[in-house]
Amino acid sequence: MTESSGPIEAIAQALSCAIAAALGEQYRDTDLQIRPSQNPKFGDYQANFAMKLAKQLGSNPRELASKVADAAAEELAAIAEPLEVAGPGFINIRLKNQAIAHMLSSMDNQELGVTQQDDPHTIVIDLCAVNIAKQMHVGHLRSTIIGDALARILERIGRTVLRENHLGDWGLPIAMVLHELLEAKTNLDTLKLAELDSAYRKAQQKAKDDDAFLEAAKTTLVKLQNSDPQLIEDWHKLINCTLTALYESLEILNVKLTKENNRGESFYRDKLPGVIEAFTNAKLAKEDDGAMVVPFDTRERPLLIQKSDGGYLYATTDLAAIRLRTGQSNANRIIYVVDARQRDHFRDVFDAAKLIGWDKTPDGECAELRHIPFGSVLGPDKRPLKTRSGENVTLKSLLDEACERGESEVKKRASDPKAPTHGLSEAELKDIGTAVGIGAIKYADLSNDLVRDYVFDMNRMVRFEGNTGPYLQYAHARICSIFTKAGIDAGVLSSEQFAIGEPAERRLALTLLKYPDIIADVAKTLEPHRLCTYLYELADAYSSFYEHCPVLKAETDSIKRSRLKLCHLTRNVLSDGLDLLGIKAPTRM
RNA sequence: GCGCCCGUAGCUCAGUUGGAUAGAGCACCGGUUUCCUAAACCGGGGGUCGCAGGUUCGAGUCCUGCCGGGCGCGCCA
Repeated sequence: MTESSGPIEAIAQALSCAIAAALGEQYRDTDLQIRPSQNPKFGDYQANFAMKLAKQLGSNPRELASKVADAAAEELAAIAEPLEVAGPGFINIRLKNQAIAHMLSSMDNQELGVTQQDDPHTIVIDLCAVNIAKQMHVGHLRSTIIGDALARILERIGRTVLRENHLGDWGLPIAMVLHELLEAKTNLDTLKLAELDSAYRKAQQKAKDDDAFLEAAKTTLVKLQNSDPQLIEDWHKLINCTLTALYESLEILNVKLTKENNRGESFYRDKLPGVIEAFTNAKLAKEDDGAMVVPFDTRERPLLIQKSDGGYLYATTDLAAIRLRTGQSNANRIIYVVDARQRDHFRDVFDAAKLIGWDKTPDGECAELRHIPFGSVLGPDKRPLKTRSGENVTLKSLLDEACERGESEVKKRASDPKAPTHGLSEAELKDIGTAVGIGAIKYADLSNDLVRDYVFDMNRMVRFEGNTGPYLQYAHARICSIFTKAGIDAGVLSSEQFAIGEPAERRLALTLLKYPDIIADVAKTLEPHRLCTYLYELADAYSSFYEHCPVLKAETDSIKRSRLKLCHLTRNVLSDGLDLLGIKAPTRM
């Protein structure tokens, strides 16, 4: 039996050898297409390579499959029942229960079987990116939640991740609001978010109606860009006002993002002239109507990198950022979690970066530049979420609602004298409620294909049934309660053996064994909803197991201990998976 | 006008990157159950995968053309 590898690796190794033996060494690296079977009657796993390979060789796929299956029989005998060839040439593999138990032991450790990458390059994730000229609204929620989850997943496979909050803290909108605040003689030391919001709206309106205001704001921008000491000081006060609120919200959201992660547009301000210079020297940029543009062979519209008045644009900043991230931060993967409307922008910026070679790390590796486009959060009317008066919903009000709803769900259940949460203190219930409410909105955000819009429906998100965050948290809490009830510390089980017998145990075990592959898949595709789907499947398999297999009242002590180990491993995978989504898993709820 | 994205059950969504009879959850209908158990369980109906072609052993998935919805299209970020 192969050592400490998952089922797919073990099967793949045997089949590769078998193909090499039966067909020749040159076919050893054939893509075996091994995957879990959809239907139990097709075994636990299936290998689908025979059809394609037979085509290449001009032979019969069923015969080819049989030949390979025969050649693999001896090596696989230790872990699998005799292979079956079915349909046009599928090879169906059913694992022996003993092998399943052995493989479970292999993943029953700190890493839960997740393969660690030892790539010395970093990964940069560009996320959150709030505009500091106004209060945060619901639009900032997704970038932050998704970016944080992706960062956690990539850290989980052993990578060094640099989370960079690309704050909108520089440029005309900031100058405009700053100008408005100063003109109104607002005291910036006591600036409140509400004042800022109203100043922002006024400034936007004035800029439209009043040319003189716009000109004055542009003058303020020039002063700011020239580092006028007084103005810079005022600018810092403005930033602090929004950032203080941001960090409070991030704390509630359980997102790992602090001041250390600030890499706003202002951070790149002295690197912008160098961008134009580099593109000009490389003859990749040309003048067009007084502005500098980077033309592309494949399309009409070029990328504008400098305005005709000499000013820079956000494309310029993004290019400067790529240059720094590959060149100095040594990133071979740069991930932009920005809404889908900016697709064209990132395509242009990435192409421009490739033209000039800034996608290369110092050791010459080609970095992956990746935009993660996500859809909008919609209201019940299927239009982008707004308040009744037509304003953007503030992030704060959304989080408040989530926490309240979570708390009321938890308290409702705690009022039952039989509930494990009965009698907990107000503060404890509040903490659990926050975890539930925030878990609900995060899970709703992450559990479907990111690119799609979704309707924000608190009633559905907070339900304890169906594919929701609270359901998974509940599944986890219930397992915790078994150990409390049994009075057993899971640590004492470490020397015990897994034993797989009942169909429900088997299904749970096979689901557990998928976890390392799911994490590897999500780290590659950057599609967190696949992890959500998996965790739901796991909770479902566990639920069925728990329904059909008595744990504390198992027939024998060894079965009881094995089942407790299954419970424990399931709990660990659930809490690990939820943690990767940035969702807390309380032990009681 | 050009470009991009989306279209799967009544509703909300999956669909392992081209694999076997398209799956879940809500909702609906029928039955079982008071348990080691803190979400009860089992079964059932419900589908022209937007439409039409094409590629091949095989298409919800790939290519082309339509239809419908959303978004974006140089000196804002």
